[in-house]
Amino acid sequence: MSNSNIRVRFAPSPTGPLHIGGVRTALYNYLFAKKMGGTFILRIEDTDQGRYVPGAEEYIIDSLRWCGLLPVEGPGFGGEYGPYRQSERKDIYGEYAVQLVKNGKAYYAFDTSEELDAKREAEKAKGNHNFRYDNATRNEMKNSLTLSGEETQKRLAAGEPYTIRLKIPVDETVTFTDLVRGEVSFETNELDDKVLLKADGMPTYHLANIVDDHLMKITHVIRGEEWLPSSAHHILLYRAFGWEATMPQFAHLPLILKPVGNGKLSKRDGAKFNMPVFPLAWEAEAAEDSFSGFREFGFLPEATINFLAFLGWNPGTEQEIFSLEELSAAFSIEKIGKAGARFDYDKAKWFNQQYIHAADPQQLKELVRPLMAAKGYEVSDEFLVSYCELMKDRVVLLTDFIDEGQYFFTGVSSFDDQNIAKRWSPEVKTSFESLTGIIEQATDFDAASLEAAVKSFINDNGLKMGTIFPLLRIALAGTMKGPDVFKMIELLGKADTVGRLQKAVKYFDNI
RNA sequence: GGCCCGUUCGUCUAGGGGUUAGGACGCCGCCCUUUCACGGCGGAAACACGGGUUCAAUUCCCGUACGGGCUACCA
Repeated sequence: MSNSNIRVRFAPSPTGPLHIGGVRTALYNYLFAKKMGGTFILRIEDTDQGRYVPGAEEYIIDSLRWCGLLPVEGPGFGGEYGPYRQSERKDIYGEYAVQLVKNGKAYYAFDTSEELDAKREAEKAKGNHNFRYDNATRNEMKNSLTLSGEETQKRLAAGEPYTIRLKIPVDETVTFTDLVRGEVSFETNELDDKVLLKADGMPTYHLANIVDDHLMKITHVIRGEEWLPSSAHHILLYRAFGWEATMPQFAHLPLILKPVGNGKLSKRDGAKFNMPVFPLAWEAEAAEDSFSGFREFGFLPEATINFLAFLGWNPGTEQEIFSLEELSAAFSIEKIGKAGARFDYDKAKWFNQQYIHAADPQQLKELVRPLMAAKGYEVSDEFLVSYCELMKDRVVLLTDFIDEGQYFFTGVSSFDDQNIAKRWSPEVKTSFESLTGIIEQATDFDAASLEAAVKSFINDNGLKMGTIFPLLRIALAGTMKGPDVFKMIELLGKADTVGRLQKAVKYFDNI
């Protein structure tokens, strides 16, 4: 499958639906792997038992599948480095944590969450807002550094709850080169002694991540910017394990920001701006926790991917429409931007429009068919293909195929009264009825022949196109908008067309 | 508050010591047209600010402002 040693992973936490920023992270990992001939891996980081949400893992995989970003290795995908679900690797982490303690790189801590919370509150009351469990404060805490070896062993033997914390060195500067940001530095005196192993025996993200990335031979860690501050801890962990030589390279992605206002894009913004912020719909008990997705809004996966790819990256050329394959070929980490990117829903729609315009009507038919079925509209494949051909230039979302041409399937439900009143008169009515007759008697029922027949009728009777055409259109569609009138007539067929015209005349008379 | 990261049109961005600062979305106008679209053409619209460095800075450096992230036994 791969012809290089490049291995990247997308490592989401199954705590709910995968938001669109997560999809972009997956995309960049995927593109980088493809570009380099490497391997794209999915790893499920379910070490927080409290936040685990059933169905979330399935949702993640469904989303990746919809986007066309399937991993080569991962839960359900096989691979030599499994299991790929961290909850199934629980036993591994404890041993590594203990190894660190033995090497003096980590220590047992007996302070409970409650005690630490109380400590923070107490410090805050004294005006110290940044209490940290770190190399300055750990000597005041209950841990294997302050307790005698005997006491520590006694507590462990007694089954007293404990965590294992990373012993951050004093007075060092941790510097590394981020592939997106360049050189980044942190002072170890500013770093806290992160918990590596929790009291429930589960590892924290920090431990599990480093151990798994090492064991799975990950070469590049491409993740969101929210991880930048803890990267120093991760570097220190690689050093503590003696794995620095094979440490992966880091690339921290800029975040996706709200369309307006401050902060990063949140699930709330979907409802607020009537736009999707998840790839697929997510059903939860509470309505406010249920969401529609890009798919349900009528986006093509290719367009969604194309849009996402350009949120924080661009190829440096003026080409904007890229297939997944083209993106893979053009992708490079150096072209990733550093600043956060605002989510631009108009641009997302534009991408989708471009893909619909370029799509084959046969293909559109397949995509529109389920939407039709949901509405209870039943038409033949042939009709639907022609309809898609007719409408695709005036559609932005797949759902517009339903909304914009509803009258094709349901008949006209409301007429544009204002425009009827402007043109309708007894004289026009007479002409209109004659015109209906001409259409009824037409032998060649194709758009070109119909147009010729109607135009010669208009000319022969000294009528105005500007009067007849709009009325014809409104009679058939109810609105002034829509595709070519004669193509509409051809698609509707003689019986339907004549029926609509007769019905319209009655209605027009009553305006 | 502390730490880290960032800052080119409203938005996504290209560019980079000397450019008429380019493209796209959106917006406006014109053309095409039986309508709406599509398409074509054109327009308004940006280097956050202050100091350096330099013959020259939007581009390099330092500050400031602003924005973002992190600051849990969550990821």
